[in-house]
Amino acid sequence: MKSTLEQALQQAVVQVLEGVDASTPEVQLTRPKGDGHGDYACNAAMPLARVLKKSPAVIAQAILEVVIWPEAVIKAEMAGPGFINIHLQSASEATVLLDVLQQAESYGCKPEPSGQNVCVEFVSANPTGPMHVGHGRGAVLGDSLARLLATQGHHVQREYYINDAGVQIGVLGHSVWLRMRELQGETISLPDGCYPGAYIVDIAQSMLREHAYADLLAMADAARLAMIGDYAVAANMAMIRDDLAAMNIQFDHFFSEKTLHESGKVNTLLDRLKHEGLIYDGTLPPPKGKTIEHYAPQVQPLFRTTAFGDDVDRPVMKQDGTATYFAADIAYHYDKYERGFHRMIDVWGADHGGYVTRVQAAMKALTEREAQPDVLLVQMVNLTRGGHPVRMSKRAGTFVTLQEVVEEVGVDAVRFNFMTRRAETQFDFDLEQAKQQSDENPVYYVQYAHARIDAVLRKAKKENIERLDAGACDLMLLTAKAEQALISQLLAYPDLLEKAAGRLEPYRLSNYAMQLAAGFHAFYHQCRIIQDDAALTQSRLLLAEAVAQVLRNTLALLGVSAPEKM
RNA sequence: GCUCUCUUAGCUCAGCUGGAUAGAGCAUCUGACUACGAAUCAGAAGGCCGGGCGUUCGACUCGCUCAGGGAGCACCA
Repeated sequence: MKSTLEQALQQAVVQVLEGVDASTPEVQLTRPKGDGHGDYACNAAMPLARVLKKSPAVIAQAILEVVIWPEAVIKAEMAGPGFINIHLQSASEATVLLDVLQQAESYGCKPEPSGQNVCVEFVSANPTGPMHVGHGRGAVLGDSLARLLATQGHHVQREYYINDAGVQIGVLGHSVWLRMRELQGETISLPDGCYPGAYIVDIAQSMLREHAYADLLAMADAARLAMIGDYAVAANMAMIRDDLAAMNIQFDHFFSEKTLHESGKVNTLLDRLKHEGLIYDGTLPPPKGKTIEHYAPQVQPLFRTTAFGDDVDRPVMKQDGTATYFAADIAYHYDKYERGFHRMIDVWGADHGGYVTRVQAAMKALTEREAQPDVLLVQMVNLTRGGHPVRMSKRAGTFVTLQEVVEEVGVDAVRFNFMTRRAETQFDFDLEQAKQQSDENPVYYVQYAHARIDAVLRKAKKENIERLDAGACDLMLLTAKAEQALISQLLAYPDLLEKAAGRLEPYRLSNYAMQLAAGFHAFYHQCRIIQDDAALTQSRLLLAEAVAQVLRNTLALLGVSAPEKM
């Protein structure tokens, strides 16, 4: 219906523009928000005002005079500064109910594959300890985004980049080794920079169970450190995977940074870049405005990222000749590209904000500007309890892990709440509020709507109301304002998915879910579903079923359950 | 000091990539369960969209600028 209307208007616009030397803008219809503005609104006259040098109102009238409407249009009028409002026969839109019920969980999804391979990288928390709430927010965002992109027919791969190389892994191994010695009766003091958490002791204990202490003592320091480091990484990753699984999050691929170094991919890439003149030996200027102790100018291999939009060139090798994290990250992104993912999305914490331009610049350089990652920066989560900030100190051990939060407030509440806000806004997450099953918690509002529908359907069954086939229901009966509003919301769902996916904004789903739930609650109070008029009962049951289906679809994308009872 | 990001009702946030009278929830007041689940609904009140300038038919939305909150800023990740 929407596209037929657009075609009709498009033709009219072409006629109005006849003889004028201007490109015809594409007509787009929107759903007006206010009541009384009809089912669709068109603002085509507005942008034409400039080219035609006439007021939008005059142009809108001109369009209305020549347009040939399809039959379903009962009224079309100019309104406001130059909108064209289109009113449709009420039943013509209600056929969406049949679509919803027929397509069920795939309603709103693109049936055809897009041919696009998208790699969504998210979480990627360092394997040096448990995840915190900030990681959780990125995890939820990345997961819902991946689900959302899949609805658009894209082939989506979820990846977790494991930073299992570099100094922090050495520190991790060292921390575990110190705890092992402590467990063997030595008195140790944990140096600054070592990981103090209790989980390190757990890893040390489990390592001691599996390996003879004397054997470890006999090993060369470097070999022992590497071995313990590997063990600790594996242990932490197992813990992280469990936490993610508890939040209904699965990955297709865990990509190890270490393998990039070992396979020589990093060095190969650096050689190539040297050949292409993108890497040169240079000296970085001291950072402005920030005083650094022991600053000494160093000659290092630098990537010419300034040629691709960065502020300064970036080092790819350290003084000791080993690759920087940046070098590995370029190699990782290029590896994605070579694996066929020409579209990449990275979900990062806000503390990596300064890193975005250089990775994008590097990828532009490597792919002749074809591919560069879209980076979503997730802002911090401020954890509070009853309005008071929860002190987060790794050193004091008052660190709150993601697992603790999930256990306390539940997966559904955590996931839904995290998705109610845009990624780039800071998030105050209150544990008490999230836990409360109250008005303040939107997740229950939505779930309640679903459970309520189910209760009505159960009652219909219990009263032995024989259901007609969907096609046999008289959709013309759904004329109440609340019914029309619901139909309109269901109709908007496919557009919502497309827009949310296109803009990488899965939080829109939670917004939609709340609105749809509100629409249903209003309908429920305004219109009695099971009642004397048998035909009306049939139609309303159909409507309720369709709403429940779309609520389920939306919640599924959010990774939240849709309970039948609460 | 520089870069990025945010600022909308008392509080927490939406505002559909420039459109009609800026919307929800909470909190505050009024009402609605002897028929489907009151974890709900209906209504009232609440606003210089941080300030200023600009772009144009039209700005919460785009640009510049100032203020305030946050994150980051060599050889770590």
